[in-house]
Amino acid sequence: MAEAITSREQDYSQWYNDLILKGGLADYSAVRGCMVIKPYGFALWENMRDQLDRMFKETGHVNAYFPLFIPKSFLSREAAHVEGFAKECAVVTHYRLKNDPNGGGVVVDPEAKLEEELIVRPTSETIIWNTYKDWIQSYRDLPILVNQWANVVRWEMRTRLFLRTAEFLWQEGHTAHATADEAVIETRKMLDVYAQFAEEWMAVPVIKGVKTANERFAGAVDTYCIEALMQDGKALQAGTSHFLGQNFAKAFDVKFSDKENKLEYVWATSWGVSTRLIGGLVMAHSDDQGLILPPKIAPLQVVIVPIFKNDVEKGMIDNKVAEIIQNLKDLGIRVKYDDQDNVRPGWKFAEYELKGVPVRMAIGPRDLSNNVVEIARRDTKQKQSVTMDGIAFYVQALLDEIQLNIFEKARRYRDEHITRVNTWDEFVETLQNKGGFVSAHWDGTAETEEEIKTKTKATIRCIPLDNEPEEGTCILTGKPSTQRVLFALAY
RNA sequence: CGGGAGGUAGUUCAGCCCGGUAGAAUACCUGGUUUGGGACCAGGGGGUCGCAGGUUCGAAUCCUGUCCUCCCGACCA
Repeated sequence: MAEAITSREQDYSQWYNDLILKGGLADYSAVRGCMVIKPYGFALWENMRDQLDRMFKETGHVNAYFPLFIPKSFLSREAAHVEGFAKECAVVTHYRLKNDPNGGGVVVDPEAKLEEELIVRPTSETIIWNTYKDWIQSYRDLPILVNQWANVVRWEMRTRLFLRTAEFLWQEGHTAHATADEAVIETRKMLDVYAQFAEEWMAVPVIKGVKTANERFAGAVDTYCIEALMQDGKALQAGTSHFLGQNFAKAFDVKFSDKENKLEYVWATSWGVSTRLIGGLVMAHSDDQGLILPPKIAPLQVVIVPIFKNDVEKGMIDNKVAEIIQNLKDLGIRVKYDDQDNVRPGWKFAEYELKGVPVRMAIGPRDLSNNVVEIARRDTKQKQSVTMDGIAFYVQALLDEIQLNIFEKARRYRDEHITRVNTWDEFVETLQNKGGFVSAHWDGTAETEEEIKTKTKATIRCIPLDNEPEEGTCILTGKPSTQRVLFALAY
């Protein structure tokens, strides 16, 4: 059992690392804080990316690409923005290497210093709004609904595979609008797209909400988010959508003529999700045997394992499997036939459980003579013999059922871990012993939020959008409050 | 960026304290027997001991520096 993974109970962090590494999603690299996304992990990301891309296009967006490098001066145009990112920017200062005169390989050529240093983008608002200035003159040029798929760099001190790496892949949507209303509608629309994607495709239930001033994106007027809950009771911000007001339009002087020929600043949004979603996906569903991937985005949906004693049996199984594979592929199901003969069936079973393949089919001589296959589902580990007649349709329905079951299980867990508390003692006790979201009254001040964070490490994850107004008193200060907010320990 | 731990075969690790030409298990290759939950027998290949200096007749082992990883903390998505 060289592949054994650490149990969640024993060490949750190590369990997570084991799943990523041994499940074949990613590896560490020679570069601090940067990871290698391996083919299996990248296939997962491609499935997520492709679906999100379809959803962006369905909502009227188009893709474009902006430079990796941003002139240093751009970043400082918007005061809050630079404040938010300054501490984690990688800076390009030179453009040439030369041979070390002392024979130590290559060194930076001091003659080749850049006139203006370039920042490796931590996000692209500045370069994009500098560009939009040239694209926008009148209300007829609006809205601009652009997305880009890109990598960004944030020089993190402490990194975790997928959850927080120095370089990561994401998409960033950047839209420009004639009115504040339209921009707010766009912000909310994309939040809905993210929520729908998380729940229907990743099977991760999320809470839609708005961030407090403390947690807001640097440069935004309002930051909306989807928050997910991991199995260790910690929350994970899975996506954000920002109403940027006119902050960037003013910083980059982007104005348009309205219908009355008056010059107005443009209204903006930006929104993004990243490879961090993969970390959330892993922690939301998986178990001590390995990954559990939702069928809709799993790189492989079905693996077929033959069981045979000799070439004759193998040949008979091959023939039957070829037929089944064709039927599955006709339904658009992603299937792999693992007929390696150097590992035995039991090894393969364990391997594909580790990799989270939703459905496994085993076919041996006994099955052939009985016209059945053994079907095992990853989410519940149930095994049963199923007739081969119409097997592809059976599998198709089973994949749907697994997708739903994974989501329902995660939703039950999430719902059981939203605790309403009314006193400070209950609040602390719940955070310590139960975890999850804690719904409590807060007096609305940044100072109180900060003090709660210092005392408990819990932050306000969001003010849920579907909040009911409710009179109450702040759990810390006892001051009046009009609604509950969700606190949690977070990634 | 601070505190702690670690880096030796593809992988997991022993060897280091007390310096003397590098080991186990597993994986891999060959042959055979096997195959319904991580097979067995026999033979075989594989490591500049993270990297760079230093001490020494001699360094995986001692010293210095450096890189990467994990855990905890501060910071952040």
